[in-house]
Amino acid sequence: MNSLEFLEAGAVKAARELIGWRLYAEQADGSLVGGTIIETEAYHMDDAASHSYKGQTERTKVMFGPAGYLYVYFTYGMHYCLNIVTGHEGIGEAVLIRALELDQGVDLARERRHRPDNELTDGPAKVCQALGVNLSDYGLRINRSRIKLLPPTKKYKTKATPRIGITKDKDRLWRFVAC
DNA sequence: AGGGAGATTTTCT
DNA sequence: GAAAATCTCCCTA
Repeated sequence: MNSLEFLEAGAVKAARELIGWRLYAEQADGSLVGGTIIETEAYHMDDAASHSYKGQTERTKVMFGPAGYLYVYFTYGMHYCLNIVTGHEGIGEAVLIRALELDQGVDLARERRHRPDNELTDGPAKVCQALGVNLSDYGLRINRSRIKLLPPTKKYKTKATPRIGITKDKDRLWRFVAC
């Protein structure tokens, strides 16, 4: 816990605060791939767009646990997305990591993505592909596993907007981007 | 540069 | 059986 205590304040607050934090995935060879979080979205059990809305299931159970764990899900038949669980035990909530600014492991990210540098980590499934995150990372505890989260090195301004790719509860301004 | 369709399979109804 | 917290390709301007 310690420096990650701010995650307990809830998904919306945490989503805004997470802008500027640095997320890294340690690779099999010990190297890191990752960078600064520049786009997030909040999801909460009171919100119809959230996977936790209809109660706890096998897939979403980690969202209902304590903050600081990883919720990874598979979607659209081919993509993984990575979330950081927030709030307290019994409350289903998490923050989706939508985009990073890479500063470590760029070469490996290029090999995995086969795309121009500006398209390596500019979407939630792209982040997972670049960092090598998949269902085997489900439920990992941040900073006690291969997934690392480090504090910002400078202050970031954020802007709130509607979330992307959802059909329910579209009006909430729960997407945060660095600006 | 931007929009639309297709890919593909897990999850829950 | 339908929808899905997406991405990429291909098309038109």
